[in-house]
Amino acid sequence: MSGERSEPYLHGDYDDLFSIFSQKPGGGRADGLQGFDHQTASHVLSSSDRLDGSPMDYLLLARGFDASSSQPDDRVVGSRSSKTAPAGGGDGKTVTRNFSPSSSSTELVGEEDSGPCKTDQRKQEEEEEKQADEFKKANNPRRKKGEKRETEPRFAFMTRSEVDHLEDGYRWRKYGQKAVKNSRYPRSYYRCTAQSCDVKKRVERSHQDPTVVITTYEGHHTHHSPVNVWGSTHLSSPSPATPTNLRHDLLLQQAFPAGYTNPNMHFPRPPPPDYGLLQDIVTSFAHSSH
DNA sequence: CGCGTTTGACCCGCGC
DNA sequence: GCGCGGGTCAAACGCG
Repeated sequence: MSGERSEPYLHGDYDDLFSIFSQKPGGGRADGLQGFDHQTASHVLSSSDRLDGSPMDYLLLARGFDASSSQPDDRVVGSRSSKTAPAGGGDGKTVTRNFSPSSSSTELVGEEDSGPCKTDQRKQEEEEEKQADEFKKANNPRRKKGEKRETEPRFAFMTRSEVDHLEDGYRWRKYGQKAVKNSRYPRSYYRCTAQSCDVKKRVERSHQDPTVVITTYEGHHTHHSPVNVWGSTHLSSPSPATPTNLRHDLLLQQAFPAGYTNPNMHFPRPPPPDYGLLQDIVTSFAHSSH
């Protein structure tokens, strides 16, 4: 990456949703909520949602987070590692959006919210112009040689959990582990064990906040989850049965329109996600575990 | 025995 | 060209 900061509403070829959800460690007893950031949770959950030690299996929250630096931030920054999508990559279109963790849930995942500090619409326009320029630059067909690495959609999650590898309904096989620079926590690499399914995920702990696990999914599953999480795929009204796992991808695919996960999405902005559905998901997590 | 993890080696892109 | 860092491979190993 070039040293420069990613800007909100940037360019790019994919989009990240950063979320936090808490989990009972090892699927065990509910003491796992310790270490859970209630304050953060309260940003998205209404006061009627019980967060104080309730046996919640998962809590999905969206929150600004800069995955490229693994640092919590006020923004959600879509970022591609320079390896998977070099700045000059012909497909380079990145999307970034502002998240405001200090606002209500809807705003929290609100992309249309131009950000807490941007009262200036003009500023924003300039920003977009600049980004359009960057996009043009990025679109310069520079990559030819490698030409590899198609741009898989990726999602990154922040998870407050004591266990690194969270149950998500799919089976994964670890194929590597690497030390992360400037972090004492290693990064683990997993692949979906289903044949013909090339979904990968990376799991690492934030060196800033070791209670936070950062999970990055890459690609789409070509099969159904071997674990029936919801009993139904209708996420906005999941089965009353307590979910024991979370199917991130399905969930996000439903909440986000095609442009979000489609690497060929249109610039400068994809359609907004279904915030209502996201909110439903969040609250359903809170209630389904009662 | 099958499946998953561990771990050192290797590959590759990037910046200098 | 070289070194660095991230990502992947694959043999060895562990476990049920």
